[in-house]
Amino acid sequence: MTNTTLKKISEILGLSISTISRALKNHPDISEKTKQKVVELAAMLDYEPNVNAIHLRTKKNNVFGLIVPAISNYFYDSFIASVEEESRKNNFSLMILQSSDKPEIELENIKLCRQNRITGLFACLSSGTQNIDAFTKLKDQEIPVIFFDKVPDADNCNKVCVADALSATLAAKAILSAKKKKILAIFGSPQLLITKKRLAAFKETCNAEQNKISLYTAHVSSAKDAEIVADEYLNKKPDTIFCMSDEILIGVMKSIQKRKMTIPKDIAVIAISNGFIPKLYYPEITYVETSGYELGKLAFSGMMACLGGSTFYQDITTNAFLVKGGSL
Amino acid sequence: MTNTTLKKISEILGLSISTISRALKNHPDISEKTKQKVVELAAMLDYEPNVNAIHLRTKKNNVFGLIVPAISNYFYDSFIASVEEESRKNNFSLMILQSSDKPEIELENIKLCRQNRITGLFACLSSGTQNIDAFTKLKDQEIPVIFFDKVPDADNCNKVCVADALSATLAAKAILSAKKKKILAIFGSPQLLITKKRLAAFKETCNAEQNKISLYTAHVSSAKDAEIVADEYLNKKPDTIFCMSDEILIGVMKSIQKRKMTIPKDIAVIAISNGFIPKLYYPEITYVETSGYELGKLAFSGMMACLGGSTFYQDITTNAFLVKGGSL
DNA sequence: CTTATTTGCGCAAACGTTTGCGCAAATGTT
DNA sequence: AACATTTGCGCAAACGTTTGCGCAAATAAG
Repeated sequence: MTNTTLKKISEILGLSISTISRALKNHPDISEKTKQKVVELAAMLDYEPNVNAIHLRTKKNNVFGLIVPAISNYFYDSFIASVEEESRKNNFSLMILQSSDKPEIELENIKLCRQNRITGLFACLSSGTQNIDAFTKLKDQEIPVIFFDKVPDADNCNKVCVADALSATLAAKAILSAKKKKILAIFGSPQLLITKKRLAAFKETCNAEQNKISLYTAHVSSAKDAEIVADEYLNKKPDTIFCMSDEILIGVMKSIQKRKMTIPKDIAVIAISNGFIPKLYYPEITYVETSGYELGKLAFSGMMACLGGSTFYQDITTNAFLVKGGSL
Repeated sequence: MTNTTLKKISEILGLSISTISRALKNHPDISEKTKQKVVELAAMLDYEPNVNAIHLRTKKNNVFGLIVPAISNYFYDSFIASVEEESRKNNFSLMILQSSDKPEIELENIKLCRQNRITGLFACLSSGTQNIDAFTKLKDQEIPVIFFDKVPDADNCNKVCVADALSATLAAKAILSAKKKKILAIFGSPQLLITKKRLAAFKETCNAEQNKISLYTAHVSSAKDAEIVADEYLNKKPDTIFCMSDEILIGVMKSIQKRKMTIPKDIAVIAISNGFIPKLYYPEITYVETSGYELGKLAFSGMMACLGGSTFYQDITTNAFLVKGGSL
């Protein structure tokens, strides 16, 4: 069975294509009688407009692109779910692509987006991305790009992030008010903006304490790395480990379990997280919550603002708050 | 800046649109000299073909639909990631939609798919779906539908599922060959098909051992429940705990950590899982892998088979295999 | 030097819509 | 009865491609 088109309906009814089109859109030029006939037949034939044709004709394509390092990820999946939900509610479709954290696949994905003439793009950079020209080019074609989570340094971008500085500050304050003195703080790749912000805020808060704190920092790029770093630094007997992300927390927890250390007696742990991973352990890990779901909402409203003609560049952050577990 | 089109290039070069089109596709009719000029200019202008136009013209739309109850889920997200990866590799795009487990949103999603003239659909039913007519209608239009995980009862469908019985059997065998004698086996809600299958297979395998095994079974419906059940049953000193799912494993592990028991010395643990959760602990938990990732591959190859003209209905299950951690 | 053949390109239709404009018939106004 | 307006619809172009066909110029064959 071939697809129903306006033409097909028009031939059956002996009317012109344009009449069918208008009838289905309830155009005032068409008589009620005709409208009714058309609508009835369309329903019977399961007519659905071909969005490809519409997009071609109207040059407006209600599709957003979304590029993420990995779909299967306890942070991004909630972000994606959130954006998908909003998109559907607002009559947009979503093309979700994963870069596998590789810049070359990222480029391929951008190409796909351009070929699809997407209306806007949500993008989270892969860790290796040095050059954002491909993204800039989209902007030059008036396709808004909303960066989220891992965003470029450049100023002329729309960025939504979880509260990077705030979350690190909150975590540091929690550590300080627990009277901890010897802290191992593990961060992600140093070139990422998110790392820079969290690192700076964390250090600043700790340093406000006038050198009563000894702070070791390390940078890792995987859970395995985090485990190795923890394995090593635990010999120096820190009283607290701060984990910038879930991935790092996972590695650290393995190291702690390996040594059969007791939390929080032998070592205190605190993380910045979405909330899922910290609740897997006993005692549950104290963390500063940064929600992917909320970030998605924020990104979407930023996108709508851009489409509405807002031209200023935004750098928004979600809220963050401490969730007490038993690990500090 | 407006988008580059074939027309634009043709005007600049003083050639016809068709020549540009053919030059870019390396058509033999076009001279090398012309091809080179065209390709160069196209690159300079960042030409990307408008897939909407191509789809309209060729009536072949390289887009798959994928409907899932929720993206943010540690099983579906890996399934999605897998299908996305395969799709990209095979030059298909993917439209991912979530039904939020509601039949009415499911219908909306199907409508969207039809409007997009998708080439094929991957679908996991929402729990409330009674009527699959909307899916059947797609099939009638020669759009293949591959159901996965939660599949309809009807025979005339393509279905791919994880290996429920096999996975439980493998887990039980692993326990037996480790010479364990006193097993606490925790399952999900008793009315679910997946629970019934796993329970039956597990029991059967254990019973083959002629009563040398003492087996306690319990049913729970959340991680918290699992934790409570484990808290209670651990007093009876089982030597092994079997967890039917990740959720159950999470609860059990909390209980074990709470008691500061050592795995595998004090207690052995084995689970059926996707693989993510078991690897969060030290030692890593031994599990039977029922991979969303692999299910995705299977679904994709099923889709390709359908597109290749295979008309028979399939009911396939993934393979399942033991992944040894250090917990048994 | 004719007559074939090949080479390199253009014309035009088609895919399924939307929409400005035009136009006849029906209706309304003096 | 003559004119003005409204009602209801159709024509045709456009969106950006692809592709069968045709055709002139260049080359090869006799």
